[in-house]
Amino acid sequence: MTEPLGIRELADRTGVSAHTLRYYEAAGLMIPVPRDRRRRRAYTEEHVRWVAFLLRLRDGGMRIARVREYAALTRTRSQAGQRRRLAILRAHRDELCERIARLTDHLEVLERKVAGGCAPDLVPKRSRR
Amino acid sequence: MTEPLGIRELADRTGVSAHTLRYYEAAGLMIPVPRDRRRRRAYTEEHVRWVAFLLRLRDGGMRIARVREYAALTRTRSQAGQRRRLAILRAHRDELCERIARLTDHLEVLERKVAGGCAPDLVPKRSRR
DNA sequence: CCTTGCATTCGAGCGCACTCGAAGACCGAG
DNA sequence: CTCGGTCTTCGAGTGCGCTCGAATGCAAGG
Repeated sequence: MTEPLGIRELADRTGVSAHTLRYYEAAGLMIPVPRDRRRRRAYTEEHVRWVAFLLRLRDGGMRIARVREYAALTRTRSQAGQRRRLAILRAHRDELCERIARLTDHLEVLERKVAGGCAPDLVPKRSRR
Repeated sequence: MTEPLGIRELADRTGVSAHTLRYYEAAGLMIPVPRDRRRRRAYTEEHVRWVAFLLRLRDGGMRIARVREYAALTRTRSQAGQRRRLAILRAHRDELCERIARLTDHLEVLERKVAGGCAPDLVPKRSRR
C-alpha cells in the first residue's frame, strides 16, 4: 500500500522531466495514468517500472511510434495482441543484437587504430584472415 | 596506379549518395578532395577507406562536429594535433564500450522478458534483492 | 488570502543530420 | 549539336524527439 506518486516524484525517480512525462502520456507511451480527486496524476510503483522499461527501449533505439504501439497493446487482452507484443520485443531484441555486433566491430577497428597509433595504411599488410 | 573515382563511383562503393558526399565535403568531414582538370572530384582508394571509417564513426554515434575536428587534424603535422586525434579516438572508444555495455544490459532484460513470456509483475515476487 | 504546485491546451523552437531541388554553367563523348 | 554527368551555390524541407513557454485555472495548505 504505497502512496501514489505525484508527477514531481516520478520525475525525480526516473530522471524524466515532468514536462516529458506529460508529453509521453499525451503521445500514448504510458500505461494508463489514474488521477486523484484533484485531477492530478497519481502514479504508482508500476509506473516507475514502466518508465524504467520504456527508457530501456528508447535507449535501445526503439522508435516512439513502436513504443506507442507496444503501450497500446498492454491494454489488450486478446491473443493477437499478446502475440504482437511479443513479436515487437523479439524484433527489438534482434535489432539490439545487430547493433551490439556492429558496435563491437567498430570498437575492434578502433582498438587496433588506437593501439597501433598509426594509420592503417602504414601498417604492413598481413594476409587477411 | 588506380584510376581516380568519380563521385558516382564513390557513392556506389560506399553507399553514400553523391549529394551527401558533397555535403560531407562542404561540412569538413572529408580529407582533401583533389579535382581533375575538368574541376570534377577525383577520389582515390584512400577516400573509399576514409568514408568507410567515417561511416563507422558515425554509426558508432560520433557527432558530425567531432568528425569534423578529427578530419581537420589529419591535415596537421603537429605533435599536439596527433595527440588530440588519438584522444578523440580513445574517448570514442570509451563511449563505444559504455554503449555496448548498456545495450547488452537492455538485451539481457529483454531476453528475460521474452523468454518468460509474461509481464514481470505477474511473476511471483521473491524477496527483492 | 496568497502562494505553490499541478492541471490543460497550444504552439513554437531546437538540434541533428541529412535530403532535395532549382538554377545555371561547363565540357567531353557520340 | 545535343546529351549526360558533373559542377557550384543556395535555401528550404524532413523527421525525430523532445523542450520550453505562455496562458489560464483550480484547490489545498500556511
